[in-house]
Amino acid sequence: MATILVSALRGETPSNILIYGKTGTGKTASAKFVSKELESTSRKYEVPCEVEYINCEVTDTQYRVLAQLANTFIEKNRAHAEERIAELESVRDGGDAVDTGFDSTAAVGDRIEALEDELAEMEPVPMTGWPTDRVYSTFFDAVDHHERVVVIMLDEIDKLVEKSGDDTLYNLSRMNSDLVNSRISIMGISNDLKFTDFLDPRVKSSLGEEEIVFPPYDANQLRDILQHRAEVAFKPAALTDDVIPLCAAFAAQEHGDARRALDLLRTAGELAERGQADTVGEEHVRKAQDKIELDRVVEVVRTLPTQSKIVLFAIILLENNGVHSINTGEVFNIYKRLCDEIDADVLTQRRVTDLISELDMLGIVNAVVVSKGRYGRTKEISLSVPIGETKAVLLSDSRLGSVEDAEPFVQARFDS
DNA sequence: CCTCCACCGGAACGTGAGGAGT
DNA sequence: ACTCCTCACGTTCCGGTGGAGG
Repeated sequence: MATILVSALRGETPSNILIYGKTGTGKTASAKFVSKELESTSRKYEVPCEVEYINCEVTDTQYRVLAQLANTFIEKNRAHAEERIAELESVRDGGDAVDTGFDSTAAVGDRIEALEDELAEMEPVPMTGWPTDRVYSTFFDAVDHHERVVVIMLDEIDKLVEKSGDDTLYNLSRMNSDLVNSRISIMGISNDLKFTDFLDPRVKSSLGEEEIVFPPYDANQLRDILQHRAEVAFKPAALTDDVIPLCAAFAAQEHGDARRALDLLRTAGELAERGQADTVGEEHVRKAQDKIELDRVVEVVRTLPTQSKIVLFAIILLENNGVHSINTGEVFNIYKRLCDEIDADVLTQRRVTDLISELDMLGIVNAVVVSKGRYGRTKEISLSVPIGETKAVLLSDSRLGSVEDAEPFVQARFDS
């Protein structure tokens, strides 16, 4: 990354960079580090060079990206102009301490006035209301205000493309040909290796001038990272020897996510503390693993759409009644009953099979298509999350809460 | 070897919500 | 305020199918 970006220090335009890697592989951290270094070095050598960070998960439309960029540059230009005015004023008032390149004090006065006019014209872009092209040209003028190299860092760029297409990227990558004073370069950070498939070929080729892939960490690397952090976070000897390797191993299974590894270690620590243990041991890590997984499931289930919740509830009821092999037909029957009970729309079986597949994808249930010969072909469904907690989460939903009364009624179905 | 169950899952289409342009 | 577009969610229709049992 640094070797690509150094050209900015020579006043050249760095190639656009695309960075790929799964979550928790250090893409953002590395990119931020490098850009900080770049900015500080550029100050040292007095080469104008700036890095702008934008997280596209938050700022996910073309308008917002442009507006945010425009505003930060307007702000910078303001500061720049104010500084310059102050500098010139001191020259005007205090004699010729600094060589400004102006031959008369009148010229200095004119320059100050010009700068003040400029300052007055710098109007920030409102959050909403302007046509996109006006925001674009405002941004354009703000960037082109004076000579500099600008690196725009777009984190989670795949989210931006997914939500609002590649127009933003197209416009940004095309800007260089019209800019007079400044140069911009784009640094895209993506979780998704295949996101360029959705891009216009022109954007794709200009954006992907340089590509960097961050491979997932392996268990050894994770162990190093954890070791490092643990020295800061824990008192010496607070961790038993197998804690860190175990955390590393668990996280390595989950695609080498460092964030996950750190989460695990932290949660293990918290659990040990809560249990008033003197040291963090292997069992705390295992508990932490379970807890994190449970939290994830609870969150997923809680935010499920109502229809999916009803379907899931139907599956839980069947499971509760010890039904040998749950298949789509039965789920659908119970589901219909539940819908009647809570006065919800009844979807078709076709749709319900899709919902079941979605639950499968989320890892909440496990669905396998099996053929039972003479007795047809169906999905065999089993729950793959703790039944008690899941049920509790479902019942806490305002629409499903009332279903508790319906339960014996559904159970009666099995008796008959 | 054939049949036929009970559902799978693709395709095309309908609908309403929300965003963008005008 | 209006139109146009896209998207998520659903529906309808229907061809497809693995394998137990005849």
